[in-house]
Parts: sequence; structure tokens; C-alpha cells
Amino acid sequence: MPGRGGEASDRDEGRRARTNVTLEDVARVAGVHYSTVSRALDPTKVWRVNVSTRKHVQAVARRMGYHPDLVASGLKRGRTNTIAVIVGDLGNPRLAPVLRGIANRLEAAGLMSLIGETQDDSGRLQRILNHLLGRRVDGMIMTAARLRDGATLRRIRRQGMPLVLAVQDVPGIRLPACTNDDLLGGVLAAQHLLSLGHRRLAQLRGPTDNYSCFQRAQGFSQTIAAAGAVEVVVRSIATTGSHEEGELMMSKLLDGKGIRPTGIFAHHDLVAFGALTAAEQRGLICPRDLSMVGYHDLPHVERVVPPLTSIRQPREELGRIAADLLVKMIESPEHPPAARKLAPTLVVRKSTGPPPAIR
Amino acid sequence: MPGRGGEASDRDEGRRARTNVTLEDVARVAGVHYSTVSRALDPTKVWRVNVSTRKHVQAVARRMGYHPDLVASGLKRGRTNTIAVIVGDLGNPRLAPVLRGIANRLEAAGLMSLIGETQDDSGRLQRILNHLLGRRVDGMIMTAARLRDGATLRRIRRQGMPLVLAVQDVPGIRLPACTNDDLLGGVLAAQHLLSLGHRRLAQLRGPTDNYSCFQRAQGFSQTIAAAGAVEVVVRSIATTGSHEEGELMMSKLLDGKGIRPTGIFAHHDLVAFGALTAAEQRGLICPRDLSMVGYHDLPHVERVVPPLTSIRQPREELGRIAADLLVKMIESPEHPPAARKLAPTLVVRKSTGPPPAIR
DNA sequence: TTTGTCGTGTCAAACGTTTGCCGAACCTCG
DNA sequence: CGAGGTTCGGCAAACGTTTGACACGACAAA
Repeated sequence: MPGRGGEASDRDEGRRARTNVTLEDVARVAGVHYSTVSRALDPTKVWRVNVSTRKHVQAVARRMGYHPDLVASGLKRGRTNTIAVIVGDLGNPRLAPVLRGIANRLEAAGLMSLIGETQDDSGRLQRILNHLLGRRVDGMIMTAARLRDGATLRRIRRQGMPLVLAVQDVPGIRLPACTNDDLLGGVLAAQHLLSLGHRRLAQLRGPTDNYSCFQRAQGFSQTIAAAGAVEVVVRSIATTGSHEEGELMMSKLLDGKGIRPTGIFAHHDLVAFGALTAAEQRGLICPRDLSMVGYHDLPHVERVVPPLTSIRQPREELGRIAADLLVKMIESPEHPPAARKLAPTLVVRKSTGPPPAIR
Repeated sequence: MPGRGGEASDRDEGRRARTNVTLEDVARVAGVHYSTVSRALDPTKVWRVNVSTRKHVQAVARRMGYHPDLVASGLKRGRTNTIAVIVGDLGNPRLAPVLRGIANRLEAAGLMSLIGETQDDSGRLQRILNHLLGRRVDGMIMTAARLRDGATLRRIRRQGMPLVLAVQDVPGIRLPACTNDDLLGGVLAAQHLLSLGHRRLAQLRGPTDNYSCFQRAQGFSQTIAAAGAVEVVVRSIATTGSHEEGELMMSKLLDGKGIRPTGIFAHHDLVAFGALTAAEQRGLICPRDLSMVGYHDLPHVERVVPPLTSIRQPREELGRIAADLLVKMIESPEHPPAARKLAPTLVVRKSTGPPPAIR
């Protein structure tokens, strides 16, 4: 044993309740130097140690229940095998599959994920990111990026921290991202309603500062415009889609002076439900009088009446690909991977049909 | 700078792309010893350094963008401020609020969570736990405990690792746990159906090796028995509640020779939906011919037809309390906190009513 | 002046790994 | 038999913190 470790470890036994087996402990029992133990247990270094010594050391280590201290290893190696996954709202069930995809891909690369929740607050985001910088994570996946956070993200990137965006993109930032093709989502909704014969359309938008919603709106509007149909846009104020919000928006739409649309595209299934409730209260039956396309294809919408036509997005795959981008970025920082956009699909159910009458 | 750090750091600059500001860097600029910097920045040690020195050091540190290396700090202090949260299936949306509750409580204690997914595989669980032991996490929250994992959990506990169970309890293990009172859940379901007048009851059980389901079944059966009503139990084989499974179980129940129940308790909302589908195919209308109580109160079940009567469990609170138990356990390891059982509530909707006729 | 007590800064030893380098032992070949 | 090569174990210096011990000056009490 090098130095005078004897006394030190005596003091140690007394101070710490949980005493861990170290390289030195194994070395002492195995009768070799601790660096030999380190090499014998490091699969990339086993060639440095004689096969018989290695077997012996490995046996002793197993018998003693040795687990290498990954904190010390991390300090020495300069990497922690840890990725930070930053989310806006952890309670959001739609996020669960994304996290799963991320975790699975990361695990294949020997990484684990540390979770941070911003609660959609820029101040909290900054604090969390600074903290994570100190934890020396090997990279970050940001699923909660908001437009206003661009500067913060650039700062992190400038520190040399590998960073990819998932779910939410931020325009004008040179960062790999794996997102849903929300523009296409809007296009699909519009095409579906148009092909059924609807010509008077409306959309119940998500918040304007949400880039995804912006894209959906773009795709929808452009497709409508190209077809020469009329469109009314009802904007949402709240940041989160909810039943109540849907009722409110739909009431505004139906009670207003303007034309009454027959085909409606809601940016969120719950908003669609709320809208349907408001419509029913005014005697409008879906899909007889009104067609509704939702978004997100929330679980169990198929048991709802009427079963909702909705846009489904790949979630677990999105997480997997985002993690994959990050892993590639860590492995070869010189050429960052390109962004990936995942195509959503239209799931047609019973809430859409031909318009009531062609006037 | 102590030692001959000069040459070392030269080599270093070349090797590492990302170069972090260290205590020594700050010390050199501030013109003091690095231990002084350490103390000036450590809020618990600021009294050790003159107020003017401290201000100066803090200013320099901020200017240079210093973030203390928490890996090195963790190595020295022997704690990482990290908690492992082990889940069975990360993709399960019901888990999201639990994770949120956990993360929030942990954050208040300055801890972050590292996520591990067992995929309900005991082998994976063992590997993950061993890995986490090496990561020197300060504690673990286990939301995926299965009966057969008792020995593994005991082993972890014996290593001195603070460990609490959440969601799933394991009987016969001396471990703090925060779980739902599934016995009470079963009792509530039974009482509700009995009070409506049902006397011929059945339950569509979850898997027998799931302790929660066992408890629900117990609570249900005991209450039924005490009331002297008839009960049929249909067991589930699959581990996860699903629509298909519900159809299958209900078919078996309705096509069998025995008595036809009028009140049914399903251990999972999806199973309840599936059962209703199977019943409809046989001309049985809910709630006219059949009453159905589900479990979990999945989101949007209120928009389903008929809106499902179900048992709701507090989720975010459960996570919060589990994390709280763990924090208490870490702070005072000598007296572990007691287990907590959270009461579920019955949410009555339209899928339950009086039985069709009293024969 | 001596002695004692503060207050404040420095010194250096850990924490548990990883890894470049050294050198001993052994092997091979001319 | 010596030169040169290979194999493999040991040595010790990092990685960036934390912290007990110590040194030194100032100032008060004896």
C-alpha cells in the first residue's frame, strides 16, 4: 500500500457509516498493486495484465463485492456518462414515451439520464443549466425549448456542451434537433377536411409563442389558401390545451358574427373535446353538422364519442432519435448531425365526415 | 500554483476540447490561495474569510464563469446529491405525475434524480442497482418493486443505501414505503356496487403476483363476503391491463356456465373498456344491464361512453411523499420513517347504476 | 516583554480512479 | 552470450475539491 494509508483508513472506518470496497482493498487481498487491479477490471486494458493475474483479481473483486467508484472515475476521465434531460412539465403524460425512447437509446451507449424540470420558467432553466454544467454532464437533451431561451441555449453550446433539441424546435439556432413535422401535421388536417368537401374551415390555435403551434397553423392555412377556401382562425391565449379553453374558443367562434365553419382543426385533442361540448350545447352534432380534427391522438380518444380523428406523432421514436443525435454528437463533436423531422400521421375516426350541405 | 501545474495544464489544454475554470484559475486571478477561494464560495464557510476578500473572490469567480466541479466535490464529500429513481416502464403515462412529485420534493432538498428503467425484468434491475451503487447515489426510490425482488432490495439496504418504495409495496420487507391503499380501493368499489343494490358481483383481476392487485382483490372480496353477496373472480394472466385483455376476460365471464354478475369491478380502466365492448357485443348495455367500476381514473375517461366510474389515486402527492420519506431517511438514518398509505377516492360517473331487476 | 487569543490566509493531505512511464524478467535471434 | 524486443507489474502524478492543521500578525492581558 502506497503512502501511509493504514492510519487514514482507520480514521475512515470510524467516520463513515457506509464503507465501500476500493481498488486498494481488492489489491491488498489479491496481493497486487492497485493499478493492476484497475487494469485487470478495465475491459479495454485487460491485455495489459497476465491472464492468470486477471482471473485471480477478478475473482477477488467479485468475492469482495467491489463496485468501481464512478464518481472518482468520472473525475479522472473527465466524463460522467450522464446526460441531462430537461423537460418543461414532468407531469405531462405525453412526455413519458419520449423519455422512454431517450433512456433506452442512452442506455445502449452506457449513459444514464438526469432529469431537470424547468416548469416552463426561463429563470429556472438558467439555474438548472448552470447546475448541470457543474455536474459535468456529457450532454443535454432539451425537450422544453422555448423561443425566448435561444440566447441561453447558445451560451450553453458555446461552453462546448453537446446539446440537442427534442420535441420543440427553436428557429434560427444551429443545433441538432429531433422534432415533429408540425407543418405537415397542419397540412394533413387541412387536406383531410378539404377532401371531405369542407370549404369553410377554422382552427383553434395553440399559443402564438409556441413554434410547434405556429408551424401547424402555417401548414393548415397555406393548404387552405391554396385550395381557395375560407378560413377563420381562433387564437388561444392559455399556454396549455384544456377542455375549458376549447369550450371558450368554440363559443367565441360560434356566437360571433362571422361565417360558421363546418370543418375545424384544433391544435390539441382536449381543446377539440371542449369545442365539441360547446357545439353540442348549441345543437350542433358532430360529425353531422361539424367535423373535428384534433392533435396528439391522446390515449383513449378512440373510446370518446365521437371517436376523434386526430394527428398522431411518433413519441418513443422521437426520443430515441434525439438521444441518437446526441450520442453521435458526443462521439464526433467536429461534424454535428443534421436535424430530423418526424412525420405525423392522420388517424381518421368518426369525428369527421362530409359537410352538412353544399350550399 | 502548487506543484508544477504549468506543464500539466499545457498538455491538458491540448487534450481537452472543453476547458473548465477551476478553483486554481480563480485563485490565480484573484491573487489568493485556492483554498481561500473554496471557502469564500462555500456559504457554510464564509465566516472563515474576511468579508472584503470574499467579495473580491466572488466577483472574480462570477466574472470568470466559475462553476464548482460537483464531481470532484462529490468525490471528496462522499455524496453526490443524486437520487436514483427506478421505474418499471418509463413509457407509462400514469408514472409521469409521480416522477413530478418526486423531482419537486427532491429539488427542494438540493437533489436531482437519475432515472433507471427495469422493464419489469429482475435481471435488469440487478444490473441497474449494481451500477447505481457504483455511481454513489445518495439514495434510491423504487417504484417498480415486485414480490420476487425482495432479496435484491434487502441486499441493497444492507449496503447502507437509503431506499424507499413507492407505488408498489413488497410485503415482509422492512422498508419505508409510500403506496396507495389498494385494500381500501377494493372496499370502495364493493361498497359502491353493494349500495346500488347489486348482489351478483365479479371482478376482473390484475395479475396475482402484483401485490397491489392482490390487495384490491382482498378488499373487494372481503367486503362482498361480509355483505353475503355472491362473487365470481376472473383472473388476469397478462401483466399489463389492456383493452384486449378486458374483452377476453369478459367473454370468458359471460359465456361461462355460472351466474351472470350485474356489478363488475375491473382492476384497470382499459380492462373495463374492453369488458364493456365485449358486453355490448352480447347486447348488454351499461349501465342498464351492467354496472362497471374501473381503476386508475385514466385521463379522459369522463369523455368515454358511458363515462366511467373509477377509483382515483393521488399520484403527484404520492411521489412527493415518497421523496420526503427518502430525504428524512438520508438526514437521520438511525430512525427510518414509517410507511405511508394514501387513500384513493371513488369517482362516480355514469357506468354504474342499480341492477336491472331484483329477481 | 511574555503569553494567550483571535482572525485570516496558506499548506497539504486526502477522496478513488486512470494511465504514462519505468524497469525487471523473460524470450528470441544472430 | 549479448543485443533487442516483448510482457507485465509497480510507481506516482494527476483529476478538482474539501478541510484539519498550521503560521503569522495583531492585539489584549499579565
